[in-house]
Amino acid sequence: MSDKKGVTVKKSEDFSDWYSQIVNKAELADIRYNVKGFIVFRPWVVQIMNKMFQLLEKELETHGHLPVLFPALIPESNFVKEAEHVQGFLPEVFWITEVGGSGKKVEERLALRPTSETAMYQLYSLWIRSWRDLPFKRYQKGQVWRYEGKATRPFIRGREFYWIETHNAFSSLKEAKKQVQEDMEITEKVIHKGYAIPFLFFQRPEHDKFAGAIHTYAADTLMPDGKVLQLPSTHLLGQNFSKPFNIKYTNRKGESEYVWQTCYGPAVSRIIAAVISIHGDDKGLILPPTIAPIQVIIVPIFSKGKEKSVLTNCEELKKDLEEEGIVIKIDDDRQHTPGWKFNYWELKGVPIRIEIGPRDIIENQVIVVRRDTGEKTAIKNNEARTRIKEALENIQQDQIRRADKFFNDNIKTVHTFQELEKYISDEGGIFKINWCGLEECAEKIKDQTNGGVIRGTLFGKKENPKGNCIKCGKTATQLVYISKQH
RNA sequence: GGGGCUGUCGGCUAGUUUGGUCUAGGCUUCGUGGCUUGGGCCCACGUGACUUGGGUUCAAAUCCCAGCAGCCCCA
Repeated sequence: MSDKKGVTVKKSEDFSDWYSQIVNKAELADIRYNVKGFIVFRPWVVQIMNKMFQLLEKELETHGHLPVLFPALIPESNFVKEAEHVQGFLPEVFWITEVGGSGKKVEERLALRPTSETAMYQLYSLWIRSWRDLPFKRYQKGQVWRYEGKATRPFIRGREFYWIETHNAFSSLKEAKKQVQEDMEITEKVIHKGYAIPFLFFQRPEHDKFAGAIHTYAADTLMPDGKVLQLPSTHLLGQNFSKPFNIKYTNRKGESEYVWQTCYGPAVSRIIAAVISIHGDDKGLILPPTIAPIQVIIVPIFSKGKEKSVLTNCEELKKDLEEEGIVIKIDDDRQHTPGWKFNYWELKGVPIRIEIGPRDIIENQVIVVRRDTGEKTAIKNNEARTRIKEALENIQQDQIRRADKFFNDNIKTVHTFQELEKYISDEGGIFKINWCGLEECAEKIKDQTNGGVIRGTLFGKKENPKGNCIKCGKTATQLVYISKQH
């Protein structure tokens, strides 16, 4: 009977089914909401996402971004101002066209924002007046809506997602480029070190840029099924938006100039999919301590007549650990057995479990169990405080290390198209290939590899192609990375 | 965008092939009471369902069509 509860498939054998079960059994989302692509986020995942948002927001504010909140609705006249942007996003827009119960049409169609450039920049043209206003860095946390095609998956791809978008204006292209670099550093600090999710930043090919950008740099991570998942992207917008939106400032010489812009968008509701998938195991989630809503769970082992002393010991330890800044909870529920609780909190991914029972009280110890390794240690009471704090740090570092290893082990160079075809469908992963740079060639590669998409060139490290395009055989102009994507 | 599969108590499912005995069964959850507590305890009682709309038929959970939703494969 016990094997019917919990997750019934192995992550390594059927990732897709495993993922669905985790989402359901760890009570992350309820997908029974009756609109396609829209899911209900349940408390545990909201608490995790809140932690993720906190880390991001803190880092953004440290780097001079200030929070704003813009309306969710964008009037059509704003939305259509930048030609490429409209073209790119139009197919995905939800429109509000009428109000009330009598079919009364709105005067102007309103878009539910798919991204907020065309909402915010309208006001940026009023707010930014002088060189003294620059750099101008804002961010907002909120939802956006995009009418995605057929395939929606909880957290991985929805028609509504929760993210942060930063929108920044500068007096020079150079400063804007520096911002792109800074976005990448923030991503490294928060997503890699904080969420323990590895990634690489790629400069997306011309045909795959953000609509309206000069360049798009996007971070890809690798999921356990060998397909990449796109995490944040940062876009160099240049003056593509400042011109149609008339965002001008007066420079030190008294001349009027258009600003240079960037934007950056980490989709937390999607990044959580990477956290679930990359760290989780056959027992459930494994949360990095930095984003775990509960870092340590104490399970008291009651036995008749000893309830009070057990609980007192639990509470003392809790108080000690709280002084160390650890988020800790005692599961003193009397309805469930300890075994039930072990399984429950493992499913939820709490990094450390502590068991305290009558035997431990006699021995002056507590039992500490690491979620990631399952390692079980008896620790003397007088060492508990420091050892548990250390253990949390070790878990964080080990999770980063394990995730990095999987990621790096699955990036390979291939030289022939046959190799690419074989590896990409057999085991998946990310492959380095020589490419001519032509979109039609990328299309062919995608068709013939069952969906291998060119992610772009690696950012920050010059990698020169050697030889010919893997597909057409013409001289290669770029060394690019390719993978199937979610 | 194309194709396939699926939809029964809150969850997992039996029943659908061969329409009738289904007054829809079980496990789990949930509620009440009792008993327990070192890896998903046990007992008793109780609540709870045929995805929606059409159609075929004397008769539909069961067959047909469409919608909605989920999953899978292909693009």
